[in-house]
Amino acid sequence: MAANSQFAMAVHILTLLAVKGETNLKSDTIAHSVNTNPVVIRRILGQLANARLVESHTGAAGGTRLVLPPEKVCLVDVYKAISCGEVFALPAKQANQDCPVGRGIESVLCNLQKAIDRSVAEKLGEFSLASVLEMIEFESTAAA
Amino acid sequence: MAANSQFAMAVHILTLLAVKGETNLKSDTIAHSVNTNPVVIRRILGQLANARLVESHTGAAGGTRLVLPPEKVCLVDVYKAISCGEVFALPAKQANQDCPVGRGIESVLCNLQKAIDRSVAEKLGEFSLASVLEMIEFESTAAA
DNA sequence: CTTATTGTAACTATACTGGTTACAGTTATG
DNA sequence: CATAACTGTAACCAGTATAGTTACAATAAG
Repeated sequence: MAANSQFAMAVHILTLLAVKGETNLKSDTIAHSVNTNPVVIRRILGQLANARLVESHTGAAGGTRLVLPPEKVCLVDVYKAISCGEVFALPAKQANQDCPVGRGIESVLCNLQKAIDRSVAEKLGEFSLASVLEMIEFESTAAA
Repeated sequence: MAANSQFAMAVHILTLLAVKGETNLKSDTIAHSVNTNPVVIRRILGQLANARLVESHTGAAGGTRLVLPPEKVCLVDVYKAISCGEVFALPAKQANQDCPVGRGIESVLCNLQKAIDRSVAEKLGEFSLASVLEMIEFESTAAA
């Protein structure tokens, strides 16, 4: 399958918005940078708008902009705004409840899943959109 | 899609092996506890065998057992043995290299991906198969 | 009124996962 | 030795998620 890359695209999108500042960006412009279809972009923007990270406006001269300054946008917020899957999934079928291990393993795995998710959230909490901008700066100057 | 639950199944399988100790377990027996098809189990066992976590033997009275005692089997090892995907995927298409953001974002996302993967590995490093067994014990007694 | 843009539905192509059948190779055991 | 019992693996199917695409209604600027 095409693995879920919405979080990565969301970060890309938000970075563009951060660079452009006050200007409204069109989904078409963003799509050009991400190298995909405008509708794909708008779908992601919809999720980001639900999370109040961006604001979109329809009509001519419409488009999307950040709600908050880049320093105040944390990558955890982005992660939570986007419907990413869990790090690992629990089996679709319930384990055999007649087996002691089958009976007990599910809650253990579920707790483990939550613990890992907290770990990921914690790590993402270390990064803001502003820090992403800095890292891109660094890459550019390092390459130059 | 059916999300990848191989890691969860692997932990379940290894827990069963840990409980049974020296005995060889048949894929059929394991499948009964996990509530799936023996071939699905054998596919996962194959990956665990590649990582030297388990040993399988063909033929009558064949089956699979743990190579190491449960205390020495860490969940990171299991995670690395199983082909799980990354926490989030990078876009399939390369970003537009004519755009400064598009040019710089990819390595930033790649590094972020690695940082998160390290976070997950670190958290999984806190658990051994023995600790999983203990947690199941706890669940059982708590429920009783 | 015309033009530009978002939001969203609908459809397609692709691809991964788990489930299943089938079968060759291997080993214990009578 | 013959048989029965397993593993390993290939092949195929069904279900489903993702991204890409087209189309169009709703909305707003000029």
